[in-house]
Amino acid sequence: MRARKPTLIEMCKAQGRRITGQRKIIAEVISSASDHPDVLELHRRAVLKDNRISLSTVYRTLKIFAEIGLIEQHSFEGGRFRVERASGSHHDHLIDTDSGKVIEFRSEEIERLQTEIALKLGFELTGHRLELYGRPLK
Amino acid sequence: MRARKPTLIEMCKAQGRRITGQRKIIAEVISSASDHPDVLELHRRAVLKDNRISLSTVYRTLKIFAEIGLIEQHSFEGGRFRVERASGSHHDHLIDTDSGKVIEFRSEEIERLQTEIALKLGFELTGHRLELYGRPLK
DNA sequence: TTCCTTATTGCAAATAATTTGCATTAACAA
DNA sequence: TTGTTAATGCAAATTATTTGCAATAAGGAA
Repeated sequence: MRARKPTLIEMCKAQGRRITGQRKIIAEVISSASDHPDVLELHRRAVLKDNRISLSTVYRTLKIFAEIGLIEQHSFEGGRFRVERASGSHHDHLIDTDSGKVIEFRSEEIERLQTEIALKLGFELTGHRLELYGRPLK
Repeated sequence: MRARKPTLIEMCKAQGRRITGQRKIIAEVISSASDHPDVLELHRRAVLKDNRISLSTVYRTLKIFAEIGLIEQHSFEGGRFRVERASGSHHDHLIDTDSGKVIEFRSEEIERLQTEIALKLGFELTGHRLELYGRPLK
Protein backbone atom coordinates (compact mmCIF):
# COMPACT_ATOMS: atom_id res chain seq x y z
CA MET A 1 0.00 0.00 0.00
CA ARG A 2 1.40 3.40 -1.03
CA ALA A 3 1.39 6.56 1.10
CA ARG A 4 -1.43 8.87 0.04
CA LYS A 5 -0.82 12.59 -0.35
CA PRO A 6 -2.32 14.25 2.76
CA THR A 7 -5.40 16.37 2.15
CA LEU A 8 -5.47 20.10 2.80
CA ILE A 9 -7.48 19.41 5.94
CA GLU A 10 -5.07 16.79 7.24
CA MET A 11 -2.17 19.18 6.73
CA CYS A 12 -4.13 21.89 8.45
CA LYS A 13 -4.84 19.70 11.43
CA ALA A 14 -1.18 18.68 11.60
CA GLN A 15 -0.43 22.36 12.12
CA GLY A 16 -2.65 22.40 15.18
CA ARG A 17 -5.46 24.27 13.46
CA ARG A 18 -9.10 23.61 14.21
CA ILE A 19 -11.02 21.83 11.52
CA THR A 20 -14.12 23.85 11.02
CA GLY A 21 -16.97 23.21 8.65
CA GLN A 22 -16.02 26.21 6.55
CA ARG A 23 -12.39 25.11 6.27
CA LYS A 24 -13.46 21.69 5.10
CA ILE A 25 -15.61 23.19 2.41
CA ILE A 26 -13.07 25.72 1.24
CA ALA A 27 -10.45 22.99 1.07
CA GLU A 28 -12.84 20.84 -0.92
CA VAL A 29 -13.56 23.64 -3.37
CA ILE A 30 -9.86 24.27 -3.91
CA SER A 31 -8.99 20.61 -4.29
CA SER A 32 -11.67 19.93 -6.83
CA ALA A 33 -10.95 23.05 -8.88
CA SER A 34 -9.16 22.31 -12.12
CA ASP A 35 -8.85 25.98 -12.96
CA HIS A 36 -7.29 28.95 -11.15
CA PRO A 37 -10.28 30.69 -9.52
CA ASP A 38 -10.07 34.06 -7.81
CA VAL A 39 -11.26 34.70 -4.25
CA LEU A 40 -14.75 35.80 -5.23
CA GLU A 41 -15.20 32.73 -7.37
CA LEU A 42 -14.01 30.47 -4.55
CA HIS A 43 -16.48 32.13 -2.24
CA ARG A 44 -19.27 31.66 -4.76
CA ARG A 45 -18.48 27.96 -5.04
CA ALA A 46 -18.15 27.54 -1.27
CA VAL A 47 -21.50 29.19 -0.63
CA LEU A 48 -23.14 26.67 -2.94
CA LYS A 49 -22.16 23.95 -0.46
CA ASP A 50 -22.90 25.96 2.66
CA ASN A 51 -24.39 29.39 2.51
CA ARG A 52 -23.05 30.46 5.88
CA ILE A 53 -19.50 31.02 4.68
CA SER A 54 -18.43 34.64 4.66
CA LEU A 55 -16.00 36.26 2.30
CA SER A 56 -13.69 37.21 5.17
CA THR A 57 -13.43 33.58 6.14
CA VAL A 58 -12.42 32.68 2.62
CA TYR A 59 -9.74 35.36 2.73
CA ARG A 60 -8.54 34.23 6.15
CA THR A 61 -8.52 30.57 5.19
CA LEU A 62 -6.59 31.25 2.02
CA LYS A 63 -4.02 33.19 3.96
CA ILE A 64 -3.55 30.24 6.31
CA PHE A 65 -3.38 27.71 3.50
CA ALA A 66 -0.82 29.89 1.76
CA GLU A 67 1.28 30.24 4.89
CA ILE A 68 1.39 26.49 5.34
CA GLY A 69 2.28 26.25 1.68
CA LEU A 70 -0.84 24.38 0.68
CA ILE A 71 -1.82 26.78 -2.04
CA GLU A 72 -0.24 29.40 -4.24
CA GLN A 73 -1.69 32.79 -5.03
CA HIS A 74 -0.91 34.33 -8.39
CA SER A 75 -1.66 37.81 -9.56
CA PHE A 76 -1.84 37.75 -13.31
CA GLU A 77 -1.88 40.91 -15.37
CA GLY A 78 -4.68 43.31 -14.56
CA GLY A 79 -6.72 40.99 -12.43
CA ARG A 80 -7.45 39.78 -8.95
CA PHE A 81 -5.47 37.18 -7.12
CA ARG A 82 -6.06 33.68 -8.38
CA VAL A 83 -5.54 30.55 -6.39
CA GLU A 84 -4.25 27.09 -7.14
CA ARG A 85 -3.50 24.10 -4.98
CA ALA A 86 0.25 23.72 -4.51
CA SER A 87 1.31 20.75 -6.58
CA GLY A 88 4.78 20.28 -5.17
CA SER A 89 6.26 20.53 -8.60
CA HIS A 90 7.04 24.01 -9.79
CA HIS A 91 5.60 25.30 -13.03
CA ASP A 92 4.95 28.55 -14.84
CA HIS A 93 1.82 29.85 -16.52
CA LEU A 94 0.61 30.77 -19.94
CA ILE A 95 -2.52 32.91 -19.88
CA ASP A 96 -4.92 32.75 -22.79
CA THR A 97 -5.71 36.43 -23.24
CA ASP A 98 -8.93 35.63 -25.09
CA SER A 99 -10.52 33.45 -22.42
CA GLY A 100 -8.46 34.14 -19.29
CA LYS A 101 -7.74 30.41 -19.03
CA VAL A 102 -4.44 29.39 -17.51
CA ILE A 103 -2.17 26.69 -18.89
CA GLU A 104 0.66 25.31 -16.82
CA PHE A 105 4.03 24.44 -18.23
CA ARG A 106 7.56 23.79 -17.14
CA SER A 107 10.86 24.31 -18.91
CA GLU A 108 14.08 23.06 -17.38
CA GLU A 109 15.91 25.16 -19.90
CA ILE A 110 14.34 28.38 -18.68
CA GLU A 111 14.74 27.45 -15.04
CA ARG A 112 18.42 26.87 -15.62
CA LEU A 113 18.87 30.13 -17.52
CA GLN A 114 17.23 32.10 -14.74
CA THR A 115 19.61 30.85 -12.10
CA GLU A 116 22.48 31.52 -14.42
CA ILE A 117 21.39 35.08 -15.17
CA ALA A 118 20.86 35.89 -11.50
CA LEU A 119 24.29 34.52 -10.72
CA LYS A 120 25.87 36.56 -13.47
CA LEU A 121 24.27 39.68 -11.99
CA GLY A 122 25.64 38.78 -8.57
CA PHE A 123 22.47 37.40 -7.02
CA GLU A 124 21.27 34.21 -5.48
CA LEU A 125 17.92 33.41 -7.05
CA THR A 126 15.25 33.04 -4.36
CA GLY A 127 12.18 33.06 -6.55
CA HIS A 128 10.78 34.07 -9.87
CA ARG A 129 7.64 34.79 -11.79
CA LEU A 130 7.22 33.88 -15.42
CA GLU A 131 3.97 34.45 -17.21
CA LEU A 132 3.38 34.15 -20.92
CA TYR A 133 0.40 35.85 -22.51
CA GLY A 134 -0.89 34.65 -25.83
CA ARG A 135 -3.70 33.97 -28.25
CA PRO A 136 -4.54 30.45 -29.40
CA LEU A 137 -3.36 29.65 -32.91
CA LYS A 138 -6.09 28.78 -35.36
CA MET B 1 23.49 66.36 -36.75
CA ARG B 2 21.74 63.26 -35.41
CA ALA B 3 18.01 63.02 -34.61
CA ARG B 4 17.45 63.39 -30.88
CA LYS B 5 15.02 61.11 -29.08
CA PRO B 6 11.84 63.18 -28.55
CA THR B 7 11.06 64.05 -24.95
CA LEU B 8 7.96 62.81 -23.18
CA ILE B 9 6.49 66.27 -23.54
CA GLU B 10 7.19 66.47 -27.27
CA MET B 11 5.56 63.09 -27.79
CA CYS B 12 2.64 64.20 -25.73
CA LYS B 13 2.21 67.35 -27.77
CA ALA B 14 2.44 65.34 -30.96
CA GLN B 15 -0.62 63.45 -29.75
CA GLY B 16 -2.56 66.68 -29.54
CA ARG B 17 -2.40 66.88 -25.77
CA ARG B 18 -2.08 70.13 -23.90
CA ILE B 19 1.24 70.79 -22.29
CA THR B 20 0.47 71.79 -18.74
CA GLY B 21 2.86 72.76 -16.01
CA GLN B 22 2.09 69.58 -14.10
CA ARG B 23 2.69 67.36 -17.11
CA LYS B 24 6.03 68.98 -17.71
CA ILE B 25 7.07 68.35 -14.15
CA ILE B 26 5.81 64.77 -14.02
CA ALA B 27 7.62 64.05 -17.29
CA GLU B 28 10.77 65.58 -15.86
CA VAL B 29 10.54 63.49 -12.72
CA ILE B 30 10.10 60.31 -14.73
CA SER B 31 12.88 61.11 -17.16
CA SER B 32 15.39 61.88 -14.48
CA ALA B 33 14.53 58.84 -12.36
CA SER B 34 17.12 56.13 -12.54
CA ASP B 35 15.05 53.80 -10.39
CA HIS B 36 11.52 52.41 -10.71
CA PRO B 37 9.46 54.65 -8.41
CA ASP B 38 5.85 53.96 -7.50
CA VAL B 39 3.05 56.48 -7.92
CA LEU B 40 3.30 57.89 -4.43
CA GLU B 41 7.02 58.39 -4.80
CA LEU B 42 6.55 60.12 -8.16
CA HIS B 43 4.00 62.40 -6.57
CA ARG B 44 6.38 63.18 -3.70
CA ARG B 45 9.12 64.11 -6.15
CA ALA B 46 6.78 66.14 -8.33
CA VAL B 47 5.49 68.13 -5.36
CA LEU B 48 9.06 69.12 -4.52
CA LYS B 49 9.17 71.01 -7.81
CA ASP B 50 5.63 72.38 -7.63
CA ASN B 51 3.48 71.82 -4.62
CA ARG B 52 0.24 72.27 -6.51
CA ILE B 53 0.31 68.86 -8.18
CA SER B 54 -2.37 66.51 -6.96
CA LEU B 55 -2.13 62.75 -6.73
CA SER B 56 -5.02 62.30 -9.15
CA THR B 57 -3.14 64.29 -11.74
CA VAL B 58 -0.17 62.00 -11.34
CA TYR B 59 -2.41 58.99 -11.84
CA ARG B 60 -4.11 60.54 -14.85
CA THR B 61 -0.84 61.62 -16.41
CA LEU B 62 0.69 58.20 -15.96
CA LYS B 63 -2.31 56.61 -17.62
CA ILE B 64 -1.88 58.91 -20.61
CA PHE B 65 1.86 58.34 -20.82
CA ALA B 66 1.27 54.61 -20.65
CA GLU B 67 -1.37 54.71 -23.38
CA ILE B 68 0.97 56.55 -25.69
CA GLY B 69 3.60 54.00 -24.78
CA LEU B 70 5.95 56.47 -23.13
CA ILE B 71 6.20 54.58 -19.89
CA GLU B 72 5.72 51.08 -18.57
CA GLN B 73 3.99 50.18 -15.34
CA HIS B 74 5.13 47.08 -13.52
CA SER B 75 3.56 45.43 -10.54
CA PHE B 76 6.24 43.52 -8.75
CA GLU B 77 5.43 41.00 -6.05
CA GLY B 78 3.37 42.34 -3.21
CA GLY B 79 3.76 45.98 -4.01
CA ARG B 80 2.27 48.97 -5.72
CA PHE B 81 2.69 49.74 -9.38
CA ARG B 82 6.11 51.00 -10.26
CA VAL B 83 6.93 53.14 -13.23
CA GLU B 84 9.77 53.33 -15.69
CA ARG B 85 10.33 55.30 -18.83
CA ALA B 86 9.90 53.12 -21.90
CA SER B 87 13.31 52.53 -23.34
CA GLY B 88 12.31 51.08 -26.67
CA SER B 89 14.36 48.00 -25.99
CA HIS B 90 12.64 45.27 -24.08
CA HIS B 91 14.13 43.91 -20.88
CA ASP B 92 13.15 41.94 -17.82
CA HIS B 93 13.74 42.64 -14.15
CA LEU B 94 15.58 41.19 -11.23
CA ILE B 95 14.37 42.50 -7.90
CA ASP B 96 16.73 42.64 -4.96
CA THR B 97 14.53 41.33 -2.18
CA ASP B 98 16.71 42.94 0.46
CA SER B 99 16.56 46.49 -0.83
CA GLY B 100 13.69 46.45 -3.32
CA LYS B 101 16.07 47.73 -5.99
CA VAL B 102 15.39 46.71 -9.56
CA ILE B 103 18.03 45.53 -11.99
CA GLU B 104 17.28 45.30 -15.68
CA PHE B 105 18.54 42.53 -17.89
CA ARG B 106 17.88 40.94 -21.21
CA SER B 107 18.41 37.41 -22.45
CA GLU B 108 17.88 36.52 -26.08
CA GLU B 109 17.98 32.91 -25.07
CA ILE B 110 15.01 33.25 -22.74
CA GLU B 111 13.08 35.39 -25.20
CA ARG B 112 13.51 32.73 -27.83
CA LEU B 113 12.50 29.91 -25.49
CA GLN B 114 9.33 31.72 -24.50
CA THR B 115 8.12 32.06 -28.07
CA GLU B 116 8.98 28.45 -28.63
CA ILE B 117 7.09 27.22 -25.56
CA ALA B 118 4.01 29.23 -26.42
CA LEU B 119 4.08 27.85 -29.92
CA LYS B 120 4.41 24.31 -28.65
CA LEU B 121 1.33 24.86 -26.49
CA GLY B 122 -0.57 26.17 -29.50
CA PHE B 123 -0.35 29.87 -28.76
CA GLU B 124 0.93 32.99 -30.38
CA LEU B 125 2.94 34.87 -27.76
CA THR B 126 1.59 38.39 -27.31
CA GLY B 127 3.40 39.36 -24.17
CA HIS B 128 5.18 38.11 -21.13
CA ARG B 129 6.34 38.95 -17.70
CA LEU B 130 9.54 37.65 -16.22
CA GLU B 131 10.74 38.71 -12.82
CA LEU B 132 13.59 37.21 -10.87
CA TYR B 133 13.82 37.67 -7.12
CA GLY B 134 17.10 37.28 -5.35
CA ARG B 135 19.57 38.23 -2.67
CA PRO B 136 22.95 39.76 -3.47
CA LEU B 137 25.86 37.34 -3.13
CA LYS B 138 28.46 38.31 -0.59
C1' DT C 1 -2.75 90.60 -26.94
C1' DT C 2 -7.23 89.32 -25.68
C1' DC C 3 -10.94 86.18 -25.92
C1' DC C 4 -13.14 81.71 -26.25
C1' DT C 5 -13.56 76.93 -26.17
C1' DT C 6 -12.75 72.95 -23.90
C1' DA C 7 -9.05 69.92 -22.04
C1' DT C 8 -7.09 69.57 -17.58
C1' DT C 9 -6.93 70.11 -12.73
C1' DG C 10 -7.88 69.74 -7.59
C1' DC C 11 -10.77 68.12 -4.35
C1' DA C 12 -13.77 65.14 -2.28
C1' DA C 13 -16.41 61.30 -2.80
C1' DA C 14 -16.81 56.63 -5.07
C1' DT C 15 -14.84 52.01 -6.18
C1' DA C 16 -12.57 47.76 -5.53
C1' DA C 17 -9.97 44.44 -3.13
C1' DT C 18 -8.61 43.09 1.08
C1' DT C 19 -8.04 43.39 6.17
C1' DT C 20 -9.43 44.09 10.89
C1' DG C 21 -12.13 44.83 15.50
C1' DC C 22 -15.27 42.79 18.18
C1' DA C 23 -18.98 40.27 20.03
C1' DT C 24 -20.70 35.56 19.18
C1' DT C 25 -20.10 30.73 18.09
C1' DA C 26 -18.20 26.32 18.00
C1' DA C 27 -13.76 22.97 18.18
C1' DC C 28 -11.88 19.95 20.95
C1' DA C 29 -9.14 18.67 25.15
C1' DA C 30 -9.97 17.61 29.84
C1' DT D 1 -20.48 17.88 29.45
C1' DT D 2 -18.01 21.76 30.01
C1' DG D 3 -14.46 25.45 29.75
C1' DT D 4 -11.06 27.69 27.02
C1' DT D 5 -10.03 30.04 23.19
C1' DA D 6 -9.54 29.75 18.07
C1' DA D 7 -12.52 30.83 14.34
C1' DT D 8 -16.46 33.12 12.41
C1' DG D 9 -19.74 36.77 10.60
C1' DC D 10 -20.61 41.30 10.13
C1' DA D 11 -19.66 45.90 9.62
C1' DA D 12 -16.32 49.23 9.57
C1' DA D 13 -11.43 50.37 8.34
C1' DT D 14 -7.55 50.28 4.97
C1' DT D 15 -5.20 50.82 0.73
C1' DA D 16 -4.71 51.83 -4.03
C1' DT D 17 -6.92 53.81 -7.63
C1' DT D 18 -10.72 56.12 -10.23
C1' DT D 19 -14.31 59.47 -11.05
C1' DG D 20 -17.81 63.57 -10.87
C1' DC D 21 -17.85 68.21 -10.95
C1' DA D 22 -16.96 72.98 -10.58
C1' DA D 23 -12.95 75.96 -11.27
C1' DT D 24 -8.80 76.85 -14.00
C1' DA D 25 -5.76 77.50 -17.73
C1' DA D 26 -3.79 75.93 -22.64
C1' DG D 27 -3.57 77.28 -26.97
C1' DG D 28 -5.98 78.49 -31.40
C1' DA D 29 -8.71 82.31 -33.35
C1' DA D 30 -9.62 87.17 -33.78
